[in-house]
Amino acid sequence: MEAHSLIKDAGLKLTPRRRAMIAHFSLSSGPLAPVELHERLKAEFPRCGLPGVYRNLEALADCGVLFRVAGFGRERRYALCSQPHHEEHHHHHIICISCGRVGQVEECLYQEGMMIDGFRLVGHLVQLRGVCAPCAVKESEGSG
Amino acid sequence: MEAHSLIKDAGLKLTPRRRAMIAHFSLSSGPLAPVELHERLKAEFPRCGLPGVYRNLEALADCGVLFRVAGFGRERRYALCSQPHHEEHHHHHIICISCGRVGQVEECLYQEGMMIDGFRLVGHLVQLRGVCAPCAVKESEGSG
DNA sequence: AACCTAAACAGAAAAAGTTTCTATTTAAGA
DNA sequence: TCTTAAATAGAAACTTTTTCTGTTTAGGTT
Ligand SMILES: [Mn+2]
Ligand SMILES: [Mn+2]
Ligand SMILES: [Zn+2]
Ligand SMILES: [Zn+2]
Repeated sequence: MEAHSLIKDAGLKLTPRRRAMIAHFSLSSGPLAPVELHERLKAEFPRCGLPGVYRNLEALADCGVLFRVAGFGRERRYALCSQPHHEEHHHHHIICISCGRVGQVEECLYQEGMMIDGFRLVGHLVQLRGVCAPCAVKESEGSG
Repeated sequence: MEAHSLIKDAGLKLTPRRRAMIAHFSLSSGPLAPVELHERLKAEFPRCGLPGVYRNLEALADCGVLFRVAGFGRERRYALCSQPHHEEHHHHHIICISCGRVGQVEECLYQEGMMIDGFRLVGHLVQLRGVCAPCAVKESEGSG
């Protein structure tokens, strides 16, 4: 389990709660909001409160198991990240608008230091949306 | 005033409140959060409430006078947009991390329909941070 | 297997952010 | 000037998020 070693390496504990959260993200089609995850956890953990969910989501995002998804308006959402977000491993994510599948985008078009419009680039936020291959197949089948 | 015609074209009214908001954005170095803007408006409009500020920020963003800045974590922030965000005029913004100056980035590296990591791209969110030319000069003067 | 300790936990509470509602006022066209 | 759709204030409700405190637990150590 990649996620488990990320947790350990960060000096965090691998609790039943966190295992379950990761499992829910694995099963889920698409990014989850705190309330949504809380809803799903309540079945297995009736005493689980929303504050704990927030705490764990942030902890898991900080250690690279999850990433914070942008582009859902004001909604806060997280999704599994299959590779840790280290400085040495810069990447972005593309999310399927149909099924929620997350793709790692290794190639980045924005390089720190490049000049853009007279500015020297020092940081960037990129969040992509698209249609994944399986969903593209379904699309063409549906209309064919 | 470009902003004023944008407001008119959207069928909105050009109220003193909105004039003042635009003026504050012009004067401000950097994007503003609703509470920050409210704080500044209270001097001139003592009876101005936060709900009205939210309403107007959204109205001005919808008609293209402002844009919603991403990349400030969970904070909601807006800034002046010097060109309307029409489909025909796609662009992004780069914000100076030193002074808050906003640059329009006309060239976009992500084209709808292009294939990325097996996904067909259908949308993207890009928010850039950088150092503007004047601030770069100041930087080099300071260390020289 | 029984400790030990830092971390995680639940739950309440507070704080912050945001939206909704209604009655009143106003911008701007006729 | 008259008319009307839009903007406004203010209260209230609502949602989201954080903080706090005391209790429990994971995981390493003995
Ligand atoms: Mn990732
Ligand atoms: Mn713009
Ligand atoms: Zn898909
Ligand atoms: Zn600058």
